[in-house]
Amino acid sequence: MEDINKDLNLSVIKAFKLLDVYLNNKQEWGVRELAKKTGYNKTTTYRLLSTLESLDVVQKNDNDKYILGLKLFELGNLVSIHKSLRNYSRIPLENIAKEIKETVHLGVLRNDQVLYLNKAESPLGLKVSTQIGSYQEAYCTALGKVLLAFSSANQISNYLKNVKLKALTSNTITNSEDLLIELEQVKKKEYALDMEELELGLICIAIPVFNKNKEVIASISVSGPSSRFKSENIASYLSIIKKGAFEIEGHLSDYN
Amino acid sequence: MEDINKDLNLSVIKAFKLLDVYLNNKQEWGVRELAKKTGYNKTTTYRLLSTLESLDVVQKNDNDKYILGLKLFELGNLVSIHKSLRNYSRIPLENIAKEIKETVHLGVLRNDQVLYLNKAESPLGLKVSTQIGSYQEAYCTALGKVLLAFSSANQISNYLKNVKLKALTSNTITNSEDLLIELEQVKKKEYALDMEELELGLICIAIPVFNKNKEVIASISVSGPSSRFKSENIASYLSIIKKGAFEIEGHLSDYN
DNA sequence: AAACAGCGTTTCGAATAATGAAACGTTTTT
DNA sequence: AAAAACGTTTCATTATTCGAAACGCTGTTT
Repeated sequence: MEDINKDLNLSVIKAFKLLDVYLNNKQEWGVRELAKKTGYNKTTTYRLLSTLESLDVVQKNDNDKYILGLKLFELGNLVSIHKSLRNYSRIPLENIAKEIKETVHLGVLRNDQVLYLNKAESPLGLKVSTQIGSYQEAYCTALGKVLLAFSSANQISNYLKNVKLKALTSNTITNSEDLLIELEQVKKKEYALDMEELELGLICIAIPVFNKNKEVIASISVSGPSSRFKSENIASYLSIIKKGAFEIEGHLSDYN
Repeated sequence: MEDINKDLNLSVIKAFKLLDVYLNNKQEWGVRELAKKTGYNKTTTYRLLSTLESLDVVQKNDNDKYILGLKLFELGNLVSIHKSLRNYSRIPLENIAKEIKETVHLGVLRNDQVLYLNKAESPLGLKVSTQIGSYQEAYCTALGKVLLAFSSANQISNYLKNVKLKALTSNTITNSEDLLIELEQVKKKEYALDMEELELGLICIAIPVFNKNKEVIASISVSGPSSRFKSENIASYLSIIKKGAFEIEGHLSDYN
């Protein structure tokens, strides 16, 4: 299709393209439906699904639709990259969430986007809720701005070259120069704010998590409704998050 | 190879058999190493790995060995079966762990084994630690005995027919009749004990989690070293675990 | 009641993609 | 300096994937 150099296993690629469809927030699919979505032949789709079903990668639900299966859950839990980061962050994130009463996230940069590795949700009814393993644009999130700010100058300029700074709200930074200045500020102050740049009414604060070599390996954020975020709280929020980050950093240096 | 009736995508099957190798607690593999382990040709293995790498399903680490990739993490987090069970159990499990100071697990029965869906670890240094998404034999664990006990008579007799009751310690139940009697006891008392039947020095207590139709959909256990488990604590442990189970049951009935 | 439209599934010859022995270029071990 | 082990590439042979058409079923429309 689009691969030029190597000869890869086309069926395997097709199988995973099928699974990729599930990333777009629909949980159950019929054969013909998936065939139409992927452009594959109905028979091919059926055979791929049957194969995946025999492997427990997908399974049929009560409506005879195909849903993702437990094999993926099993394998997903084995993914070792960032596994320690996820493990060691759980308790600190929850302590932060409990203290601040807002949703807390831990994320890393991946493919120029923020990948959410872990979270602890606010105990309150009105709260931010995200899907672990999902992605978000970096330029309009506090997490993303921290992770970008501490990237190499090369990576940053590449990012700025490739990214489309779409305005998601009236506050979104849509200008490369402005974003670069913002990133320099973030790096100097060691924290980032997202003042309703991703979504109206949504405010975030994020700080970096360092490894023992003083490289930024992740970022922690606190997100909540603008109605609850007062500017006089920011300093105390920051010190609480930093305490959590410090705990995580301690655990990580034990190992690596 | 071993499939008779349907014609499935052999390459896809091979790809996942490769990934299955990672379930046996080794995180990084070379091409020839994986080829030997699976019995596939070196070239085939290489091409499958290249394909999977192009899809982010595996990736090379610093030693040029192949490790599981973030695509699996991403897809694994989308698996919807038991997703709500995992979400709603997190806080209750942690409350139990905090109160009892022992590791708490939530598991379901799958392929005649216990699948660990979630956990909250003991705050103490000496503690039980398990891999989420991994499996354990049912007949010698408290979780497993609860889940078996509340299965249908048919399922139980099938289980007893197929399982090999290997003695893992001197306390392991290795006799089908004994196990059946034990399961009846468990069902009557609505809790199960594992008195060092899986591992010497390891004791567990487990209770069922019911859905609104009074079917058992999961089980919660508390596990710790025998040195800390006194018989006079069991009653209080049970009431604490039951409180947690009740919370989970409440959340589940909100949805279903 | 009969015809229709939708679904997942099966069939089978034609077309294609996966296969593996051998060779290659590096790196590591002897 | 030689040998062994690694990942990788090549290419003719072979096995497998492919898809149009047909099937059986269910639910809806005429």
